Amino acid sequence: MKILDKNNNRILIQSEGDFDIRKILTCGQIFRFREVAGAYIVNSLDKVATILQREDQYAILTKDVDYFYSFFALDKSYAEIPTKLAEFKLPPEVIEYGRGIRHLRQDLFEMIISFVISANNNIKRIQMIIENLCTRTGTKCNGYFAFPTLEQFKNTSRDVFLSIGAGYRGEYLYRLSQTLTQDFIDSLPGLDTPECRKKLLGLMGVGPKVADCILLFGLGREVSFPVDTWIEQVYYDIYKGDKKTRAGISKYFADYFGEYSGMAQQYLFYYERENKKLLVK
DNA sequence: GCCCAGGGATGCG
DNA sequence: CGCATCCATGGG
Repeated sequence: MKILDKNNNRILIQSEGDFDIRKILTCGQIFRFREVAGAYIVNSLDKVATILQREDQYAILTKDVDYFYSFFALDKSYAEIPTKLAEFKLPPEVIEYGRGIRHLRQDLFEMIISFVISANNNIKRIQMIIENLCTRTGTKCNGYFAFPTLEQFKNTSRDVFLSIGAGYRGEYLYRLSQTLTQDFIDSLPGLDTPECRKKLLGLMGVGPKVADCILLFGLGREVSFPVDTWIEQVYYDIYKGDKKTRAGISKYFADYFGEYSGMAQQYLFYYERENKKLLVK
């Protein structure tokens, strides 16, 4: 990946197979995006970017160039990831299918809330619930609603949480809003991964899988390996593993993939989910 | 009507 | 610790 140009309202990049916007956005790490006439519109906190593609070049249009430069991790090369994953004997079709995926650097608070909503839910509905949350509690911007700030989140009444279509997760969100603090959130990046995970598990609505997603997507801890129903299928179908608990499966993969756990998990998740989706259609 | 979705809280042994 | 049960909601 190469940065061709960067000014006050645009970043122009050459992907060189190292940046595939469709895969980056649909691989399950982010919920606030939409496709409009071949372009992608991405929201993070109160910010927005429009991504246009022309062959191997992408234009990222935004007023917050520095924010989205970091958001898309444009300082980092993912060029060696497919090679590394091949060394870990990831199936070739999985590697080709996911080539161009990269992990976004998303806001920690937004990730905590988003993945509490994600539990035992499907991506389409998660997107709808988060959109409802933004509309009901976030600041109105030009053409969209911002993700709520922590203060707005904490000032939200219980009946609002119960009326955004979140089901029983509405109560989790309310109880979480009563206890979550900025100091707590600020304390997380400085902790090592096991300590950090332990603290996350103390939050209402955060169990092992959600904690691992927050570690991965909100804190950049690439050693974590979230296990959901899709990854469980991967473990039994592709890896022919013997029966294990989800914690056991996570440890099995994390011990094997090490620092490449996050990327391996993302490729496997994306492959499994997309291909099941195709089968159903 | 049943099953599933990026599972977690709670209670019980 | 592991395990069972319950939990809203919408789509296939």
